[in-house]
Formats: sequence, structure tokens, C-alpha cells
Amino acid sequence: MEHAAKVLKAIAHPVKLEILKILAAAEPMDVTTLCGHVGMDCQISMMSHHLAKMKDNGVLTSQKHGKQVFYSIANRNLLNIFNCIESCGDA
Amino acid sequence: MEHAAKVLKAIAHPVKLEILKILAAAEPMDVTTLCGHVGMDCQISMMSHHLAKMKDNGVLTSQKHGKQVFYSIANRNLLNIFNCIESCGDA
DNA sequence: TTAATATTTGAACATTTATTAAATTGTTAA
DNA sequence: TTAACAATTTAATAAATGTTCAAATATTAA
Repeated sequence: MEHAAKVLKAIAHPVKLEILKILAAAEPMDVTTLCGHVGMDCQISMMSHHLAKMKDNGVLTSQKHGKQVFYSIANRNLLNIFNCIESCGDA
Repeated sequence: MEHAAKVLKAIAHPVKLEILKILAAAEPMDVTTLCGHVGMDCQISMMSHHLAKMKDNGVLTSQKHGKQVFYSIANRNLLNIFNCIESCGDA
């Protein structure tokens, strides 16, 4: 239960969920490109922090190619979480 | 995405997840009984705070009977979230 | 009405998490 | 080897959460 809570905490954030959605549609993707896909004022440092946390909790994996790091979703089954959540009213 | 993040934050906590598991097996349940089912030193006040937050975010519903309040899971489809999470390594 | 039980609420405090900026590491190209 | 680029790390601060206790509310029973 502890582990489950950690995983959820690692993604319970609007930007982190958006990262998952973006990767769901086009993975793997490098940090800078990912930052460009996230709206507004995405700072590369913030993105890196988010990615690191998700990776630490087994949500993402990464692979280095040259000077870029490409991130992927560790297990796409996790994406079903979006359906699970929709069932909770939009109050 | 904002809403999804709020729902996740509302359950991203070991005790809250345990509350969901307990209710999944026997709902509805009143606050004191629920507190008894949660291990360790469950304080009724803490339980109430947890329940209130989950209710505020559409995760739980409540129904008052006499001086007790019985809580239920708003939409049991949410319970699939446990399966989704298991796919993330137990690191 | 008073007392007892069940739950909620509010405030204070401690702990986590998020955000930003600056410095650092690693990689490739000139 | 120096310069430029990509990403991470560290540290400082800001913001959100978790926890506890005391007080308040509501319901029922005596």
C-alpha cells in the first residue's frame, strides 16, 4: 500500500499527467521536445525534476542517445488510470 | 487534467488507499468501524479528515443514519486503479 | 434538559512536495 | 581543447499536505 501511494503521488500533478498523455501518444521523447509539448512556460529544470520522480517510482524509463535522454512509459497498462479516474464526478 | 490530479491527490496516501480497500470489501461503513479496521493508532479525527477529502473529490459518498455516517465508494470502477498501479515495479 | 455517543471542524505545527535559479555533468562539434 | 548543447543536480524558497488536539455540532437516550 505504501508503494501504491508513492506511485500515485509521483503522478498526482497536472503537468505529470500531461507528460504521461504526451508520451502515450509519442514515445520515446527527449526532455526538450517534451518540454515544448507541455503548454505555457515549461522550464527544462522543472521538467527534469518531474521526469526523475516518475522514473524513480517506476512510472517511466529512460534511454540516453548522444546528449539527449529519451523517456518512455514503463508499462502502458498504467494509462488505464485515466479511465478509472473519469468515474469520479467532475465536481 | 486538473481534476484528475485532484482526484489522485485525494487518494495518494497509504491510509486512504487502505480505506478504499476496506470499503471495497464491505460498504457502506461508518467512521468508527472503519477506524477500527485500519491498523495501528487510527484517530477518529484523522479518519474524518481523510474521508472528507475523498468525499470532496467525488471518490466517496456518505449517508447519515442516526448519529453515524456511513461511507461508500462513489464509483467502484475507480478500484481498477489498483491493477493499473501494480504494473509499476516495486522498486 | 442533561448526558453520552458519533462525527466534524478549526487551528497549530510538522512534514512533503513544487518551483526557480544557478551551478554541474556529460556529450558532440568546431 | 574549447565552445555549445542537453540534461541533471543542488540549494533556497514557496506552497500544499498530513497530523494532532481541542472545541463544536448533531443525534439519541436517560
